[in-house]
Amino acid sequence: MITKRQQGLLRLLVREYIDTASPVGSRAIVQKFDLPVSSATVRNDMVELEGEGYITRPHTSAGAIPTDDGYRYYVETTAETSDISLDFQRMIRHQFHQVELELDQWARLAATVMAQSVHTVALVTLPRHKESKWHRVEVVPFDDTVVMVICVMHEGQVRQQMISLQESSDRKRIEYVASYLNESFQGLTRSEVLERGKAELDAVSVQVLEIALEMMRAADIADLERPYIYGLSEMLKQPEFTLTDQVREIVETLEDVKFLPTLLGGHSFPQDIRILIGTENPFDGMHDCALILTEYGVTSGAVGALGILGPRRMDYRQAIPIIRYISDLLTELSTDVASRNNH
Amino acid sequence: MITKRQQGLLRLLVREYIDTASPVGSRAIVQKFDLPVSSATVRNDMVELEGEGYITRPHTSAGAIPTDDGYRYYVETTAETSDISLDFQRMIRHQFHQVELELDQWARLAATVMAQSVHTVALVTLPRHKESKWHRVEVVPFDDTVVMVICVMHEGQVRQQMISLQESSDRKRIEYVASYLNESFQGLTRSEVLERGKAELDAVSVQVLEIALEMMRAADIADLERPYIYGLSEMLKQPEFTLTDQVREIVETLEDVKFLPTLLGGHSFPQDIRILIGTENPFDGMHDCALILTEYGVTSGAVGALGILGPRRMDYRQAIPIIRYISDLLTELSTDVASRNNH
DNA sequence: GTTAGCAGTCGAATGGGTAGAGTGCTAATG
DNA sequence: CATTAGCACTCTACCCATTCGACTGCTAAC
Repeated sequence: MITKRQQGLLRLLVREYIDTASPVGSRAIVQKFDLPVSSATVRNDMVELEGEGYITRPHTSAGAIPTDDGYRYYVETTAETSDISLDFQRMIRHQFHQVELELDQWARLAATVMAQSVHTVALVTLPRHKESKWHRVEVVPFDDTVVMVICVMHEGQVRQQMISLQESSDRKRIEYVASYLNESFQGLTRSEVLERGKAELDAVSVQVLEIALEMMRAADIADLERPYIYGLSEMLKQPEFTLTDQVREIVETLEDVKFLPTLLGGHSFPQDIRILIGTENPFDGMHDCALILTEYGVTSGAVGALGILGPRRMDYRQAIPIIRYISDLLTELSTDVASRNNH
Repeated sequence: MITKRQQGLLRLLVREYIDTASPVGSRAIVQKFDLPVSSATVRNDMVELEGEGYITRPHTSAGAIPTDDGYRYYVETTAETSDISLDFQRMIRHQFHQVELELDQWARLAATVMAQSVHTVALVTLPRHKESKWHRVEVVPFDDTVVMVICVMHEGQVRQQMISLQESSDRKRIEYVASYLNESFQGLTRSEVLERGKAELDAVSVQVLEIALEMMRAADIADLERPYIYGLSEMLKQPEFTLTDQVREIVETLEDVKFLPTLLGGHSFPQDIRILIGTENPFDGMHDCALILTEYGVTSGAVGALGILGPRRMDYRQAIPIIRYISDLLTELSTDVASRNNH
């Protein structure tokens, strides 16, 4: 157990290291913060903090740097309760009202705002629905056997795929298949369609239906594979990233299509913010990074993800309230539109 | 004018530098390639080549490295006529036949194949049509004033956007507007629709029509802003990229939404390969890079872009035939589907 | 035109020496 | 007993000089 004073010291220490990016010595911290104790006392406390695993030293006669546990303590006691200024909030909100009523643009804007204000990589995925509803399937014929199936979900997502029909059909029949499927299934979720069964359908309809169902399923996860990623150049400004190997591994992980699905899959953390510091990140290449994740748009049914990826030494006191604010803002904006449905 | 022997020497020199990434000395090159002349002769020739601007030296007593002009000479005399092995061609083709009949997947595969075989960044955009044809507009109402307009082009592109109607309309009227517009304009290009005029339309129809036309226009350029980019981590393996500033500028340029549109806009180079070496690239951050650009799918009407971005010292003899092969392959694959239209 | 030979140049690598920041310990203090 | 002053010790970062080696550039001979 560490004393109250040691806790305060730990917080100061992490903060100072975040500011300066170099190991923090006992004398330096006393001077900088006008502590009412001597550097010797601080040294003693630091021994204690090191014993408890909150800080470590790059070498015997150097200052302290926080461990993952140290950062975590800092995040939980200081950063999570911090907030950004009202002016900043207004500025962000203003930017969002400037652009068109389009999720696409909001997502891009969210990414740039986060990346630029925290100097990190920002990730934004478009909202996807847990259970999209069938709105319309369009079948565009190319010839008797090849058609493009376009599936429009009620929530506005669109998926398209080219398929070869097992059985050749003329344009008329194709049109009939599409309108028949639309009449039968409009407004239903994927599971409802499955329930309804497909006993009475002919071969072509079954094939189109299966593609459509697959697309409905895919629509609920696929966007994760291609999030808006912005700010790599911002992050490379940080002093810790001079070692190219490290950078390469980070980029490699970001390029991995399984990256976000792994982090978000299974887990659901509505309204919550998840923070992965250092080795808490399941991807090895990111053990020197911290990742802040959250979701948005929960109340409107569609869920998108936000992420901030930076050095472990990132400015949590800025990053956490910003991601929270952006998440709330995007939720609000998308709910604004969705809620008009009900009146 | 440089002699035949000097030309051969230049080619060897560039090749050796591409292999080793370090300045090439006169003795080294004689030994490595068993030249029938002495190193002194090579030295004399090198003085000549330096005078003509093909090579330069990092410092007085160092070996030679190619200038942009040197690389260009190499590219034009050696690399452009080189080819990849039949086995390699077969392997690539096999991979493309493995994945589904979907452009999306082909584009991603093309990017990974290029990035991994040349250790560079690869860029792939989906094909866009010079003049898309109207297929169908869907209007999904959210309430009396907010609707989502989904525009499906005949070529299979899909664009969507949320708009607020200036005049409130019930669901029935909206449906009528959509079906009326579809009947009037199906199959027409944007310019044909404009010709047809909109005199007889009501306010809501005009608004939807304008959005649809805007989307048709946007569909012809927008994909350029979000190409598949893959292989940054591959490129970072190259020894020249230890300087982080340089890397940062490259990443910054890649993240610029204007990057590809600037390079491709205006210019059209059907069937051709454009190579930008060093300062030939209009973006300052890429003066230490080489960029190979080409288009694909020209014969089918839709045009996509391919790019390979690597260090100036990239393996042109591999990169050029690969990008050419992939371009041909994608053209062939997309034409395969499109040509069935005609029979 | 080509070559051997050699002096001269420059960068990279090496090693010692030092300054400075910071610790860890001990003994004194309230 | 927690706190402090004092001091010896440790370790890195930095500077500087030296060396080593690769390569050029020149000259004179072939």
